Amino acid sequence: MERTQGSAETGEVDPAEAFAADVFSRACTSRGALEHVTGKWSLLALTALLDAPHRFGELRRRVDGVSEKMLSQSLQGLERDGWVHREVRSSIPPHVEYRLTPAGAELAPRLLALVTFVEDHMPEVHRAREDHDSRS
Amino acid sequence: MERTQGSAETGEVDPAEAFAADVFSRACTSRGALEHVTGKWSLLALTALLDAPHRFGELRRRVDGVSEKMLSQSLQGLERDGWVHREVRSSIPPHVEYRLTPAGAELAPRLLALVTFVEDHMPEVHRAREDHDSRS
DNA sequence: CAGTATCCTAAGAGATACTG
DNA sequence: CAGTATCTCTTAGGATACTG
Repeated sequence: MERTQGSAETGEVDPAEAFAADVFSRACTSRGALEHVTGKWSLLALTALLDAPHRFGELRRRVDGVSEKMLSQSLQGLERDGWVHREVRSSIPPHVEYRLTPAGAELAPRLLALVTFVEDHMPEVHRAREDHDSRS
Repeated sequence: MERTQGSAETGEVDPAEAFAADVFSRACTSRGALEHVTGKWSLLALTALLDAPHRFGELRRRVDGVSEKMLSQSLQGLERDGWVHREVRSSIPPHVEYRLTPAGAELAPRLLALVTFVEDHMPEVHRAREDHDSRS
């Protein structure tokens, strides 16, 4: 376990494995990063930040159903991976603003596109489900 | 709980809620469909099917680290939502092929683009993490 | 080969209460 | 306001064994 990738024996990277070597490899770090980004709440938080920076409470209200714990956890993960910037204004009451980093600003539109795509295809999805369930 | 969305009291859908009514709404079915698609193993299975149809065992080997149970479960979900088609050739030994449906063929490239984007940004992600962890 | 069935552990996730 | 802490419950997920 914990092998990096490719053929460790030869020290060479088989060109044919170049594709498979990344996300498809269990040890690849990009798989973890991808999961952080595509996580249930992270994905919604990122798209929610697309139009403008938002405060914690705003995000909490906007991402309907998220608990404080999960939102906090997701935002911390996104901040750690460099997709979101957290800015604290020390004041009373405290004011914390979350905004997309340049990298996050590139990522979020892709996520939104994905969201939109799935939304647009929901009629098909529902038809497929009914069709599938009726056969079972 | 289980309220549909918008303002159930008036029976009208506030235009201002039109945006929030979708994925950001807890009850929206697109949120569930989105999660199915962006799930850890589902996402990898879909992109693995992008080049050509594959058999169960091929997918299992290709998506490194997935268990039979999880792959089976993910494929069933994708089939139910109409992204993947499952074709059984009754023979001995059995031969089952998974291929993208037309809808799946539209979806998968978007997922691949997301995967590629994250892969390409891994150096930035790693730098962000080190930077973040050193401050803590 | 292509799964299902079973068992078990770890992680996800909600609710509530509390703090700087 | 913006979280953290804690507790509990559910689901995800892995391992192994078995079947059409």
